[in-house]
Amino acid sequence: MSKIKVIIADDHELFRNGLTELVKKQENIEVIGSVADGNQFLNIIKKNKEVDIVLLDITMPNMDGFDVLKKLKDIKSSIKPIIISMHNDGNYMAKCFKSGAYGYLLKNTDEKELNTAIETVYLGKKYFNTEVTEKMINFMSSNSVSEKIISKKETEVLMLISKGLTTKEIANQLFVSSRTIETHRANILKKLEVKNTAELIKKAVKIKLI
Amino acid sequence: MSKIKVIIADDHELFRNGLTELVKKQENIEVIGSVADGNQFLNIIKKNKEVDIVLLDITMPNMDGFDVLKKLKDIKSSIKPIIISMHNDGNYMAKCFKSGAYGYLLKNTDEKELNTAIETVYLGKKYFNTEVTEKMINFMSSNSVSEKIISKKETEVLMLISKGLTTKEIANQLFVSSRTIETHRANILKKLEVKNTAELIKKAVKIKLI
DNA sequence: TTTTACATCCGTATTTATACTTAATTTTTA
DNA sequence: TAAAAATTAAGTATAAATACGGATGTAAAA
Repeated sequence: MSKIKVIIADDHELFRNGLTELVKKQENIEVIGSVADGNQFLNIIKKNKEVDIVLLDITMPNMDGFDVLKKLKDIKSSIKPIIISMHNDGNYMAKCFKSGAYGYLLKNTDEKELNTAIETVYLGKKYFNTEVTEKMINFMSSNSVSEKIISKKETEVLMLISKGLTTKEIANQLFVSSRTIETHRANILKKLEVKNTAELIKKAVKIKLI
Repeated sequence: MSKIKVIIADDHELFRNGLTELVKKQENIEVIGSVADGNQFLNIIKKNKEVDIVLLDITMPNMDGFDVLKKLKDIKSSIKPIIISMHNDGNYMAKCFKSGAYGYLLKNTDEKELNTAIETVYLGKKYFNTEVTEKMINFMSSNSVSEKIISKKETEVLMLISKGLTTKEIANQLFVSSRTIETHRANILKKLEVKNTAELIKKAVKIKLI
């Protein structure tokens, strides 16, 4: 019987190597690669076509987990991604599954669940535990998943807001009326479904608008 | 020759177990315990007095790394703490060393450095690499250490701000006056040297305060 | 033990952001 | 080409944040 071939992608070397050691203990699983970001991962799978599963961290430099998911979808890869994240957050989970993830594990999971997840996903089934399922459902019901599209000007304004400029300062810099910027701000808040600037900036960072 | 006795404290089980496996590979080091928060750690060292080093994560539930450092100092423990953190930020580093840490490693360090750090600290010397030293110096020279450390309450307020709550809402939730929250906000802005909430949230995300 | 930071609160004033509305012009896209 | 979205702008009003100033008790650190 051939082993399940796994690649680990995480920017924290210590975590990556530790995880490798843990997975090594499983007889039916084999770690064939270990990378620190999405670019390195793509390079590996270009050369090595026989990869079953990638254990994927979300927050990585250069090319993060979301980008990798998107890429895998684009090239119609058969590699099944399992997200290993520290974000216990419905938003993240929904975005991952939407982007083609087969599983979502939290970093405080245990070896047993990790192995179950790998085996489940290897068979082509999705894996998510009760906790993740709950978070997802809560998120779905409360929030519309579809992210509204922020226009070019709005993005520009958003950048300046995040730099700490006021409406007036932004207006001066962009040579338009303050009222225009006010309108932009109101539209951005509406599109991202947030109450105020504080929440806006957090969300914008989260969905990589900034 | 007796082995160096190490305890690992981190709330992410996967990381903790992985780290244990990595350290196990060293012949002169022995992992005698593995805990998920500061309380568990204190319970262990009450029973077992022969501990040399604790590999300590900062962000943990119930009792975090800072609390543990403080406690170790209080009881005049001989256990030497090495921080293993994902916060690549002078603020954190300074606070840790001030609280009695013997070393500060980033989670993207490698096995080799980890072992070097453990061995160095075991001999009673402090360990910090070039990167950490640089960050520390930059931080120190930019401003006085204490001024930039965000207190626990301030962090709590910051979290609620980032969730989109207003001053009044935060005050209600924390059962204090709005004026108190206003003061906290003003102090946070000052400490992080930002002009307004928008810039604040961006910076807070950047240095992983939220 | 003296100082320093923390957490708590208030007065007063100004600036900034948000809410709700409407609407003209331009650009993009179906 | 017609419809949709983006960009521009405004009236009116309220809510929220920020800027100064000050204060007190407590806990921790030097």
